[in-house]
Amino acid sequence: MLTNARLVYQPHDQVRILNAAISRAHDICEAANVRLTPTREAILKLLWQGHQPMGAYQLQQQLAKVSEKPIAPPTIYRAIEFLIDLGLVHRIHSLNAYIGCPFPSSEHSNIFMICEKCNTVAEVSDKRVNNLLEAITDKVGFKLHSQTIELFGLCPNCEPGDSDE
Amino acid sequence: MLTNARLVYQPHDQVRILNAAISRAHDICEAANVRLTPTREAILKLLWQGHQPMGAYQLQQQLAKVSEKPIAPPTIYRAIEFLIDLGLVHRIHSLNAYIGCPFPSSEHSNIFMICEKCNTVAEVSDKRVNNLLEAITDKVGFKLHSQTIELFGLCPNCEPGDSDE
DNA sequence: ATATATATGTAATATTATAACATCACTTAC
DNA sequence: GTAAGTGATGTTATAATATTACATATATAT
Repeated sequence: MLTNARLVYQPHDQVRILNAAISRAHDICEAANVRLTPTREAILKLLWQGHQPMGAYQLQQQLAKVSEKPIAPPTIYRAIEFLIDLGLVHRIHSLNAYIGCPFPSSEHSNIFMICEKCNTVAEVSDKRVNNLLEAITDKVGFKLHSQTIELFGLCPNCEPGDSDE
Repeated sequence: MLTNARLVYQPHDQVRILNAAISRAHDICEAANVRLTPTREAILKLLWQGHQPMGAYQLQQQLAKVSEKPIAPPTIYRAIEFLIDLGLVHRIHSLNAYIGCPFPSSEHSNIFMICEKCNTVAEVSDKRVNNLLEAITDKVGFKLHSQTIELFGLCPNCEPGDSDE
């Protein structure tokens, strides 16, 4: 089971982690022979910060604060598509929003845990889920290609009961 | 494991099934003390026919063919919301579309199998998936409330290999 | 230095969804 | 049977999300 739950739910050195992630993103792009341009990198950073999903127009607003020139929707959407194709970003369909992938380059199918209170999104990948879904779809003759699993609930920090872990 | 896969993937008496379903919908509404108005019923029928998800504006177009007066988006969306609240209809987030629920009134969390070729959507409910997701989320301290599972692939009729079952 | 491919700019518009307020239609109580 | 109250729909406008088409700019390789 692969997850970024600790990272999301516990305090950590944001800057160091982010820099490491960006550095890895550059490596991935280099390996794929594609360019991580300033706009793309800026968007990726935003989608990695705070572990909160952001919509395209929200990204646009944030970018406006940094960049001198306003960036139009097509550029945003193109950058998002680029990052998704590389596995650096995921789309959260139920929110029409996007979030940075904590473990890019690793082949995995994701389960997103979306906190209904603080909006953080943590990701977990578990082979057992895939195996089970394979078994279920096999049984009815459905050939599984890809999947979207989005879970709603309360993260440890927002769950009133106990805040252990 | 509860599924409508056979119903979706194999030929069947559309009219009879649909009438039975509508009849059950009326019962459900009566039990809940709410009204299944003509517009709501028309939309429900459309979302049960063909086992294909339809968008709100697609529904609007289809309704225009039947009804004399055109029905505006708010009415469509209100009817959809009504039907979803009753469990008669589900939203497919990844398609921004809606589909009739084959087993309303039964408490279940759904897995949707979306055919990438013919667009049919079959539904399956399996307790093992829920149990597994509960276990996984428990482990990281996430309190699971609800879920969205959307699978993409090829239905038995579109899968080139074998068309058994 | 030029040709090519890649990325972004720009304007317009498509698609999906909702807000605000008016009207209509059913239900219930008197 | 009518008025009051609730629930449903009509109407207009608009918000929010996403894409198309075409022009321009920037980087890369020859």
